[in-house]
Amino acid sequence: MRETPQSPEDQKRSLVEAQDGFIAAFGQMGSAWGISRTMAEVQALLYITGEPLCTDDIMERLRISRGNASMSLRALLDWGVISRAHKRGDRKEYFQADQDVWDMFRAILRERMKREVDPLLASLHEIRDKTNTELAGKSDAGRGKRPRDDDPELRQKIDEHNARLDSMLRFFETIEALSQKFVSPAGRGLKIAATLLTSPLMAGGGRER
Amino acid sequence: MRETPQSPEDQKRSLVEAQDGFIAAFGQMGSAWGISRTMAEVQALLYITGEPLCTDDIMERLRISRGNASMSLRALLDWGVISRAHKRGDRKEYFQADQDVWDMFRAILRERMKREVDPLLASLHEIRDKTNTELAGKSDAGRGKRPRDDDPELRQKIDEHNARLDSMLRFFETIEALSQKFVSPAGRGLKIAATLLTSPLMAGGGRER
DNA sequence: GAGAGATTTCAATCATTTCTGAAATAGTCG
DNA sequence: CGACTATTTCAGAAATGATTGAAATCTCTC
Repeated sequence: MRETPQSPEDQKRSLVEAQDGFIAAFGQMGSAWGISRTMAEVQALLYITGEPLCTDDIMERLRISRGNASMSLRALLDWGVISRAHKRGDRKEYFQADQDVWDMFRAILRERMKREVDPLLASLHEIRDKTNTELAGKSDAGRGKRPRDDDPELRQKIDEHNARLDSMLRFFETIEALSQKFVSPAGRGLKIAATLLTSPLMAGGGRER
Repeated sequence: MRETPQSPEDQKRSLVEAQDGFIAAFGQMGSAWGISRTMAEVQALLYITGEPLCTDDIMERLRISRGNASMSLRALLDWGVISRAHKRGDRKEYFQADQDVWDMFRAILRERMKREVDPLLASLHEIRDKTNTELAGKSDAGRGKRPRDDDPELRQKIDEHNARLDSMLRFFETIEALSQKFVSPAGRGLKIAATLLTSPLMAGGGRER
């Protein structure tokens, strides 16, 4: 691997290339996770440059329209992963990304739980309540006083259905509780837990093949 | 809440309704996570009915085309969350979902890591290598023998860039390692870890507000 | 409070993903 | 084999989601 001295111009170009690569990779990833590509790219750009940029900077660098830039920035603000900034003597608004990667993903986790898992959990509970009240009392206390079960086979199907629903419910409740642990307190939670879990101390828990 | 005795017909109807609700909720969720709605619905249907269904059952119940059903089933097989089954004296293929919720999500986690995080990690490494070789040696050993740095400001930008890239890299490597832990050994991993983490023993680690 | 940006909104357009249906292929049985 | 059934494929249709651009709205400043 030879030393290849570079002129500042070359260095500059390489830096921009690296940034573009990062932005592209991040955008790719984002779109696989149900986030619009552009939104992910804006986030990536703000993160990797590290400095506050205004709408026009972003439009230019990412070649997107003003409307698109505005909406993406708004969405990122809602997610809590970027913040506003101002430069004195400049009427424009600038935006900067949270520079702590763990904070950033904690925010994302929190929002996604709130937007996707919580509603699912609500639906599951609702469904469970309905089938529970209307269909069965599981192996409930008031047993024996249920109106004559004229179809034991149906009864069993219903019980099994409820059991499956319950498994799913318990799963998501655990996930919910876990993510609370990671997300809630000031900053540590997630990073510490992750580091602990992957540390040598845990090595006995999950030996790879 | 009054006891409302129901005829078997009503019970049957309620069961089907509950199944439909579950399927809808699951499909919704799926589509928010970059999985096609139909694919998630097929999985939900197979899970909640618990019994092996053939392509025609699925087409009818979900009102989708044969082609769509075929492709979704194929994808689910690839993901490893459903399996084939056969009924004697019947030439059709039947499909059934893994009935263990934790196994199911372990499979999903494994696939998603493989398909989305691994490539991202590869890109990040590639980008890092490039900027590293071409641009800087960080605060590397061979300091002082670098060709005269004619632009210290640029030099600093590049170093910061590399630092940010490294943070991101370390983050995803930790996530990768974590998910390995959860995913790799036979069955325990994830469930145990989750249960441990949410157990009272951990209560000190993440007090909620 | 009028003028000059800056920002947001939104109907129309464009792009991407998903779905269909029919044709092609594979598989089974006598 | 040949008839028949089940399954896969894939080009186009339909649905969904993202993006644009220009008009409307907001926010300063003087």
